[in-house]
Amino acid sequence: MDNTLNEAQREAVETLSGPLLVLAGAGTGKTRVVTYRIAHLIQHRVRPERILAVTFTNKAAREMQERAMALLGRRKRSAAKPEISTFHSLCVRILRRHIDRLGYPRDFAIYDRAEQEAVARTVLREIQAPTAFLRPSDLVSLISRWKSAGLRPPEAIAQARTDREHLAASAYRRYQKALQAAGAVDFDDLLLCTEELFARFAEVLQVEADRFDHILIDEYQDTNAVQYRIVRALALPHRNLAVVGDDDQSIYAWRGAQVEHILRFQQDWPEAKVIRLQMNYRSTQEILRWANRLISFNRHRHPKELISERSGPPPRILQFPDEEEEAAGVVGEIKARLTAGAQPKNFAILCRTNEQHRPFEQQLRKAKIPYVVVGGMSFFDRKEVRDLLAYWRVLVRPEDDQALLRILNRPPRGIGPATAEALVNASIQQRMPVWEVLQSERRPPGLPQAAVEGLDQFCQLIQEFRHRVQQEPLVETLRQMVERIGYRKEIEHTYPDPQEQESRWAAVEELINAASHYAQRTQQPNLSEFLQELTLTGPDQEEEDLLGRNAVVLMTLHSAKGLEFSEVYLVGMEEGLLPHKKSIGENEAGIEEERRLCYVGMTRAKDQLTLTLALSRHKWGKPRPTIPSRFLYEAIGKADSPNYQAVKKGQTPTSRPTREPKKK
DNA sequence: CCCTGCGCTTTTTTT
DNA sequence: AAGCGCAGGG
Repeated sequence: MDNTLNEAQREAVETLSGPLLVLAGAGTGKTRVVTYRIAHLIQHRVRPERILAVTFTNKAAREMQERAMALLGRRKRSAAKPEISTFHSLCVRILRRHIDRLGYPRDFAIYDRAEQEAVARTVLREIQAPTAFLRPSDLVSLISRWKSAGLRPPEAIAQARTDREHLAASAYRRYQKALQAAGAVDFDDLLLCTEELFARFAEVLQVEADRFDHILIDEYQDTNAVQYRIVRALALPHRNLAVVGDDDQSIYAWRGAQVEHILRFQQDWPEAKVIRLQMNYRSTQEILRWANRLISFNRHRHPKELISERSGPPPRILQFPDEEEEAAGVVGEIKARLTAGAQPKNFAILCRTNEQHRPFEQQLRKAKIPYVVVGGMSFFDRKEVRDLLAYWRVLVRPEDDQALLRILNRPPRGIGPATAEALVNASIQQRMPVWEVLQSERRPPGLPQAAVEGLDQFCQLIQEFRHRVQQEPLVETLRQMVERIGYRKEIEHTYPDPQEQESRWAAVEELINAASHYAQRTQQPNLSEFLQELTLTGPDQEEEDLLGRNAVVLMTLHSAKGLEFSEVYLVGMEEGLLPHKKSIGENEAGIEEERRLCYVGMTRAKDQLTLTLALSRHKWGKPRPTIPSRFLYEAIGKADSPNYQAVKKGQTPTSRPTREPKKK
């Protein structure tokens, strides 16, 4: 197998022990090295289950699993498999074994962003914070920032400077209490709790660290402080830690990722072997010329130039009057290429924000071109999905107030806002979960008759299915519960449009399907594990859909990391969008991250790269003139033009960045 | 309690 | 443009 690797790659694959740092540019075969290395280790008598590989997304994990097994051939494919997963999935598995030591139940719920915001909203209401001063979403962002830096409420309170930060820090403390009372953790807690377990309980760390002899980490540049400490703790006993990354592709600083980890690696692991990969096998030299030129404007980086042996057409810049025309233009081109025999899966449309998707989706649908939208979390944003998940979470743990309050009166059963508030007050007063004060013997007095009946009905429903879900087959029970709730009728009632009813109901069925997939591949299916898995990985229908289908891919630059396409359209190349408005400002670090984002987008292209911009773009219903992105000038080598200085100041340039200067 | 309609605010990326 | 909170009538 090794003759398909170049010399540097082979060295990275075949170094069997000790710390290893692979600094690898875009398209130089990073992931390939990790995959081959896993196969190589197994061939050299490392037991598969003693290998841990950490990837950035679940999709990457699945692909790596498949490819590594394929490399081994039939002979070596045994029942034992290496553990390949994301940090978050890894931590869930660890927590399921030990989290009770931290005072959480083993069947804890995992709250996603929307649930975090709901908790934040109630916390802010409790401390009577003016919503204009600190919105729930702001609070969640702040908490997440603190958590990914490893700060707990006391530390956050200690380091708060402004009034806003003080308020947020004390809200953080209450937020954490609320989560714990509900038996829930958020995404950041998964990491934080794991780290705490390791730090406080030596025997837990020992048990977990003993499971592996080799650890590999892909996309190491996006590791945050907490993740790093977890890895370090796991790898210290054997020191067989191989990390692979590229400082130019660090695009998650806002989530706590620190490029410094990759620079500090050699200090923490002094005997580490360092290997550099610079030969790019993905893109043509013409594409790399633009990408190299662009990224050279970043000052905080290891200087390096990617080299390619392939040649192709030069990248292009296309302009359109507005975002509708931009979408129509790009889709029109793709359509023409398809007619000429190209495959839909060769094309990707990459944008900075999710909101840019819409016009492209419309045009693709109109042109009858198959497409998939990756990411956007649209599945969990659906009301019906959230409702059902809340029902199921209540079955697992009725103490989950957040979930309980969501479904208490959905579909309507006579329990209005007044009743709900009375229940919440009673629960605060009696220091009990809402579920407890729902029981007839503890209910607050004076509730309307309709509400009392509704509550009785609700309690009976939950109790019955709580029992049944433990005794009877999982999927059938869940299906019957949906039936019993009358959810289909609720959908038909809420949405008059039959087509919409259809698509809403389809989401419900997808959820049931996900449960049946889960039940099939698991020996002892259990609802809490299913829910934990689902919130981390999404329904696995995605797998067949996105990987298997021959479709144009529409996604954000962040989701595009690690992927490649023959032809890439990088759309919305405008100031305010890329670089994004939020990062333009006082510090250069923000701009540098946006530049890396642009670089990641460009280097996804194998054969043809097209950058597009709209001269005017609608914002909140009104058209607004735009300014071409400074990155266009940098990429084509026109950063000496006065127009470049102008766009950096937010002024309209006198001419557009359309051509590359002649070579000397 | 339930439903409808009006006005107000909204500004990134994701496991 | 769209989603949310709120007021007012059934």
